[in-house]
Formats: sequence, C-alpha cells, structure tokens
Amino acid sequence: MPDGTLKAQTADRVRTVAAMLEEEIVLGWLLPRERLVEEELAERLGVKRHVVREALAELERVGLVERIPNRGAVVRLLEPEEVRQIYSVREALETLAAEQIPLPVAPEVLAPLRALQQRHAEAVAAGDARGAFRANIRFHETLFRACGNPHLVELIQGLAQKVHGARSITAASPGHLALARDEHAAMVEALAGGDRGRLVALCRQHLGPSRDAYIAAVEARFVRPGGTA
Amino acid sequence: MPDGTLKAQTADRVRTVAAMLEEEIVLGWLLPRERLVEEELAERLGVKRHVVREALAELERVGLVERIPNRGAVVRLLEPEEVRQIYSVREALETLAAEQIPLPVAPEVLAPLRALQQRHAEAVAAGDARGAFRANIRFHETLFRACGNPHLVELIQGLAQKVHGARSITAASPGHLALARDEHAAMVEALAGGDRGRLVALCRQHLGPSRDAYIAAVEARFVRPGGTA
DNA sequence: GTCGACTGAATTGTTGACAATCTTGTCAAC
DNA sequence: GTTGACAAGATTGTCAACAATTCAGTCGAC
Repeated sequence: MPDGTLKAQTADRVRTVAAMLEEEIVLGWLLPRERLVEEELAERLGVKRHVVREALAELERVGLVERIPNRGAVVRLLEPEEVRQIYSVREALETLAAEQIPLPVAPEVLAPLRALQQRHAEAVAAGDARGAFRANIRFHETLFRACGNPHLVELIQGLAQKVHGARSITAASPGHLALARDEHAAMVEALAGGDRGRLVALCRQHLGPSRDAYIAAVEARFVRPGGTA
Repeated sequence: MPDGTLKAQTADRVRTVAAMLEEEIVLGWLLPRERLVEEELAERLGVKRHVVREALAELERVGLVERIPNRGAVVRLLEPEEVRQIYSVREALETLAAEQIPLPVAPEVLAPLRALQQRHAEAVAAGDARGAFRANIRFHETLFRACGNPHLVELIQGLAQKVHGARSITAASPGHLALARDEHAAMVEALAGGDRGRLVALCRQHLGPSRDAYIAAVEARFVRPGGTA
C-alpha cells in the first residue's frame, strides 16, 4: 500500500464537503434560510449525491443546517437565546481548559502558536477573511490542546462549530478581525509570561464581541413586532 | 397528515438500531473487540443494511465502536487513560450543571425525578439490568435538564454515552446498582432540601465507582507485560 | 520446516435507478 | 376576488446490484 492517505475515501470526502459548506456559511456566502439542494451541491462540488447527503447530515448534527424530511436542508438561523446558552458553556469550558494548561508553556506549543498568530495577522492585513477564519480555528485548537485533555478540546471545538453560523457578521468585519488579532497576541504574551490570570481573562473576553454582534444583528433585523422569529 | 410520528423514517430507524446496539454493548452482550458485521446485524434486527451502516457510523462518532475501512466495525475497547480524561470533563460539566439548578427545585422537576428514581430502584430490586440502565439515563437527563441550559445537558449526555462501553462491568453488578440507587435517593433529598453543596458533592461522588471499576478491570485483564494494550 | 505467494471467501464501499413525498402553478367553482 | 382541488415538477428517501478490498487458508519453493 504505497499511497496511504492518497486515496480519497468517502469519509474523507464527506469531511471535506462538510468543511467547504461550513466555510461558505461562516463567510456569509450561504445565508440563513437558504436552501441546500443535494443534487445541485453534488454537481457544484464535484462529488456524488451520497457524499453531500452525509455531509449535510453531519452539519445537521453539528447544528449548522436544518433538515426537514422529504423537504431538504436549509442553513439554520440561530436564535439569540440559543447563542447565549452556547457561549455560556463555551466560556466555562475554555476557562477550564485555560486553567489546566501547564505554565510555563512548553516551547513546542508556543512556537506553532506564534506561527499561527502571525498567519492570522497576515490574513487580517490582507483582508483575507477565509484565511483568517482558518488560521483562527487552528490557533485556538493549538492553544486549547495544550491543556492535555483531548476530550475537552473536542467539546470546545464542537461548541465553537455550533455557533459558526452566527459568525458571518464578525468573520468578515475588519474591526472585529483586528480586535481578535490583538487579543491573540495578548494571549500568546500571557502564555509566554506564565500569567494564568491574564490568559483566562483574555479567553473569556475573546468570546464576547462576536456573540454580542450577532445577537444585536439578529434582534435588529429579524425580530418582527409580536413574533418570536 | 394524520400520522405524524407514526411513520418510521430512516433517521428514526437509525437511531433505534444505534440505541439497541448501544444497550447490548453497555450490558455486556457485545464484548470489546467483537466484530459487528453489517449484513448479520441487518438480518437480526430486521432492517436494511444501509440502516445498520449509518447506525454504526453514529456509534463510531460517539466512540462506542471502531470502524476500519474495508474491514468492518468492532466494539471499541476504551483505554484507561481515555476513561480518566472523559470522567474528568464529566465531573466538571456535571458540577457546573448542578451549580446552576435553581434551588429550591421546581415541583415539575422533582416529581418526575422521584418517579424515575423509584423506577430505577424497582429495576435494581428485580435484577433488571436493562430497566435500571434506561431509568438511570432518564434520571440523570431529567436532573441535569433542570439547569436550564440544553446545550450543557447535551454535552453531559454525550460524554456519558462515550463511556458507556466502559460500563459493562458496573451496569450488571448488583453492588454497584444498589450504590447508585442510594446515591440517587440522596440526590433527590438534597434537591428537595435545597442543599446545593451536598447535591454537587453527590454528583461528583456518583461518577467515581464505575470509572474505578472499569480501570481496575481493564488493567487486571488486558495489560500484558511490556505492552500498552 | 519455514517462508512467501496465490487463490477463494467474506465484507465493505459505490453507484445508479426507482419510489415516495412535498411544493408550485393553474384553473374552475363559489 | 378568493378558495379549493388538481396536475406537473422538483427533491429527497430507499434499495439492490456491482465493484473493490481485505483476510484466511493452502500450496509450492527453498
């Protein structure tokens, strides 16, 4: 077996398609309530319908799309209350992880973290929303992985993914991206300096802006007099 | 549409099959490393192979089975280290939830909880491991749901499910079942009495026995000199 | 006697076609 | 002008056959 990972198994393709759709949702190319037709996506992304089907099922499980039997899938619109609840759990988990990171942090954590921080900063400077999104994800993954508990990391990532649909407001906003960039720099500093209190506080602060921006946007745009959605 | 939930969609059947297999794993009918052949399961459970396939994929995501490409699925054997990590996160999350339950607890929470506690006690008395397992799950779900954050509850349930494969030791043991029964009673008491400190302590204690029993069993039975598994 | 290659059986992975279901547009009746 | 039924189109849900892969046992060479 000389290829190894070379051959693209179905499972890998499903993950790839799910990731592509996720990005399109996060970056606001696919808007809430927009229909996701299996056959159309299959053709556009160059895969079989079965692959798209599984990818949509995955995104439904994660909470990014909504699937109605015999009717198809649409990009899900997150309720403000739901977003608040998710962020409150995120805060607890990320705090927990930050408290368990051994300090002073190991160089093999710090070095890649600095590299990712820089990549994020470059993407922000270039106005590359997609690059910033990807670097941002990897930055946080690397950071929290340092806590030593992969299951905790998995939960944190899952929750972050759940609210990806609520990030199209901030994911492309230069102001928010610049703020995130600066906060990342501060986190790295706190890690390097062994200042746990600051690190934990930064992690907590870091969550606020995107949550508040989304809630404000939804309540301004979607709430109709007398209605709940 | 006069039937509503009457018609059995594929998604429902997948969930059902997954739940059946999960129970068989928890109760020790299916042992670690035991093969799970799609066609055989499809015939035994009276569904199409495609349904079994998706159910196995679901159980793989959850962490109860392991699937190797072109080779099939087997019941997964959890590493002691992994079990420790999962239980440590469970402890944190369940503590968090217990701390957020409004006290004194609402009657519409307490009443069903007492009913489930009794059902569990009856199953234990009757030596009905499956009944005890089901009542136990619903008891904890009802308890933690009272914290008001469905996403936190979902995480707690997911983690509990992840270690279901590690529960075949305690799920059928009269001693452990009796202990769980008594602890449930104490939890209800603490809830009714508004004693949050006791409730939190009980939730934490409650996790210990099954974790320790599993780790002890695995390390006694499966560790070979010089090997890691 | 041991090692390596080969063949056959078992199992999963993939595909395309068909059936069931829902939505939209049209038209007639009130 | 509005409402209801009806038909056509679009979309998902289901299935069974076929292809690809892996494993176990056997046979032959050294």
